[in-house]
Amino acid sequence: MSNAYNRPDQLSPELRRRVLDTARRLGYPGPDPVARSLRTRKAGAVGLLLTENLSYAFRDPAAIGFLEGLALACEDAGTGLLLVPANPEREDVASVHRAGVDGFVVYSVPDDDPHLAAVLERPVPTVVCDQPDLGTVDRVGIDDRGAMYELARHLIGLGHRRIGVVCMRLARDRNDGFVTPDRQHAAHFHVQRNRLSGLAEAFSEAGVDWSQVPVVERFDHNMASGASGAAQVLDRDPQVTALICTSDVLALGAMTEAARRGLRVPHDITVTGFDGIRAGEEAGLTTVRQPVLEKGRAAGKLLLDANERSRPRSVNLATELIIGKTSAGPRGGVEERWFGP
Amino acid sequence: MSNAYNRPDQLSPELRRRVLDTARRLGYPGPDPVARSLRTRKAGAVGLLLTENLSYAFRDPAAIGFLEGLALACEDAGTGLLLVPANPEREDVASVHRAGVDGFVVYSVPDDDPHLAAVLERPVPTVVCDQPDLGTVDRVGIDDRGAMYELARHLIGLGHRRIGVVCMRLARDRNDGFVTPDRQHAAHFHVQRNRLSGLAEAFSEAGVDWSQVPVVERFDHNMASGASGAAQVLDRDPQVTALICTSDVLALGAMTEAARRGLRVPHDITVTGFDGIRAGEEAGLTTVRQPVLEKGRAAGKLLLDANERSRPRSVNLATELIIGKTSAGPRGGVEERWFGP
DNA sequence: TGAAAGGACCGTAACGGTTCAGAACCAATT
DNA sequence: AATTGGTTCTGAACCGTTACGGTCCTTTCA
Repeated sequence: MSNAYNRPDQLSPELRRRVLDTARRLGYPGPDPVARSLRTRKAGAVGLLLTENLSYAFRDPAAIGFLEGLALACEDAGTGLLLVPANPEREDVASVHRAGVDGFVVYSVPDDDPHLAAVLERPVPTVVCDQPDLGTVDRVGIDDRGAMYELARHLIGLGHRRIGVVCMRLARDRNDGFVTPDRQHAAHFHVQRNRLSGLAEAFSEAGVDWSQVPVVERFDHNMASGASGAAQVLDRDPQVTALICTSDVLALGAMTEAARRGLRVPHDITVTGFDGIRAGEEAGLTTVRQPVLEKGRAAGKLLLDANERSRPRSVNLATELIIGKTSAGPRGGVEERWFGP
Repeated sequence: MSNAYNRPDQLSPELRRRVLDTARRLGYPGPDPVARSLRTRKAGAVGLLLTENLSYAFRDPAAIGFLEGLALACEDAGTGLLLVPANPEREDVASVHRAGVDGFVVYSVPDDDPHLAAVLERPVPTVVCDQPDLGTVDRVGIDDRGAMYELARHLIGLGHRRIGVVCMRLARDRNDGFVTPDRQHAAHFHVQRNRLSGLAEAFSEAGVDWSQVPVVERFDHNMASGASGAAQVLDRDPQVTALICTSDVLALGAMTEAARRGLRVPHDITVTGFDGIRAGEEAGLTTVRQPVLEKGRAAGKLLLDANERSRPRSVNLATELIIGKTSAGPRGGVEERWFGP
C-alpha cells in the first residue's frame, strides 16, 4: 500500500493501478503525514521560536529579513518552516512541546526564557541566533559589542561627549524608563547587553562617566517607542548632542521626535541606529549594517546539515559601520576645535 | 505515564513524582509531539500554501501584511503556522502531502496549480484567498473586478482614453511581454483576470477599443518588473497618458521608469497601482486600498472555527479607492475640455 | 528435470503516545 | 460478612504508516 504511493518500482504497474483504484473507491485520502512522521522520525519542518508574538515576525523589518533568509535555506532543503507561537506574557511552554519539527531556530529571546529552556530539553538539533554561546548548540550572530564600540568611536571622534541612549527591552519585565547600571549589566537580552557594553567601554575610555549617561529603555519595538524614548532623554538632559539608539526603528522614531522639537539632524543633534534596514538607509541614517538575511540563511544551513554530533559551531557574521548624514560634530563646533591649531 | 504529564489529577501526587523522577533518570525527553498528534488527530498547526517560493512571503509587502493578519489569528488560537514550500517551477506536490497540519490556507495561487489540487484532496478544512469561489471550501477575498472598474472610472473621468497596463503573471508559464486578449481571458490567476476585466469593461463602455490597449505581463513581482513593463508599454506607444498597474509594487517601478525618461508624474503621465501598501502611500500613489491584514486574519478565523460541515462560506472585504497625487488629467488638457464650454 | 536465483507480493511488528475498560484496593454502609 | 461506592492504578487496544523478512512464483542455467 505504502509502496503503491511512494515506491512505484517495487511493484507491477498493474497491481499499483488496482491498489490506487480501490483506494480511491474507498475514499482513502492518501498516506497520513503525521503517521508517516512518527514512523520515519522526520517531520519535514523546522521550528522557529522568537521572543515576540507570532505576528511580530511580520512587523519588524529586521525580523522579516532574518525570516526571508531562513525561508531561503528551508526551501533549498525542501523543508517547511513552522512558526511556533510563544506568547511572552504567558509561560505557555506547551506550544514548544507540541511542535512536530526536526529542529529549532531560536531568534533573539532572553537568556532566561522558559520557551528556550523547553527547546533545549527537546532531543532535536537547535541553532540559537543573537544569543550567548551556550556551548551545547550551534550559534549564529554578530559581534554586537565590537560593532557598537566602533560606532561609539566614530561619535567620539566627532567630538560627542554628552550623549543619551535609547535601547530595546533588556529583560522580560516591562520597564519603560531609565535604566540603572545594575539593570544594564544584568540584561537578559544578549544583544542589548553587548551593545550597551560596547558603548560604555568606548565612552568610558574617552573620559565620560557612563553612570551619568541617560539610558532609556522601551519594551515595545516600534517608531513610537523611539520617539517617546528620545523625548524622555531630551527632557532629562536637553544638552545632549547625540542620541544613540540600539536599533534603526528606534532611531527613526527618535528623528521624528527631534523634528517635532524643531531640532535639525545632524546640525542640532546627531542620531544613530543599528541594523541597516531599508527605511534607515533611505533616511541616510548613520548605523551599523548587519546582514540579517545572511544570518537567517546561515542559521537554516547550520540546522539543516547538523552532521551528527559534530561539536557545536559558532558563526559570527561581519558588520559594517555606515556613516550617513544623521551624524556630525556637536553644535557649537567641537569639530572646529578638532581641526584647529 | 501520559497521565503523569497531562492529567495530574488522575493520580496521586506521590506516584506522579515517582514516575517523573524515573522518567528523568532514564533520560526521557517528554512526550513525543508527533505520536501525540497521530493519536489525538490534532497537529496544532495550520499550513500556508502560496504560489511562490517560501521566501517570497517575506519579500512582498502585500504578502507580509496578509501573513501578519494570519499570524494574528493563529496566535489567538495558540496554533502554529507552517509555511509549506511549494516551488512553482517543479511540480513537487510531496511537500503538501508531508505537511502535518489541521487545515490549509491557500493564498493566491493559479486555478490550475497542482499544489492546490493536492490540498483539496486532503481531508482537512481549507480556506482559499484571492481565488474563485470553489463552492466546496471557504473563501475570502475582495471584489477585484469592481474595485478596478471604479479606479478606471476615475481615470476616464479625468479624460484618459489612451492607456497602457502592466500586470502580474497571468499563468504558470513565464510570458514577459504583451498579452493577447485570449491570454487575458484565460488567465489562471483569479485576481489578475478580474482586475483586467474590470478595466476592460470600464474602458470599453467609454468607447475605447480594448483589444488595442497595450497590456504587458511580468512574471516576477518587484519594482524592476514594473519599470521594465512600463518601458515596454512606452516603447510601443509613447502617447499613452496613463499607466495602470495591477499592483503598487509594479506602479512604484513604473514611476522610476517614468522619472528615468524625464516624464513628470502626474503632469506628463498618470500612474496607478493596487493594494495600498505603505511605500505607495508615502509616494502619494493613486490606488485601491485593500485590507490585507484583515484578509489574513479573516482567513485564519474562518479556518480555525471550521464548524463541522457548515456550508462553505465566502467573505468579501471592502476596498477603498485612494486618489493620490499620481493621477491627473492627461497632458495637453482634456481636463480643460472637460470643464470647458 | 532440478536447483538456484531473482522478482513480486504480503503479513507483521514497531514507532510513541492517548484512552478507556476494568482490576485492585480501601472505606463505609447494610 | 457481604455489598456498595469510590479512587487509584494497570494493561491493552488503537491511531496509520513504513521497514523488514518471508512466501510464492517465475525464470535461468547446469
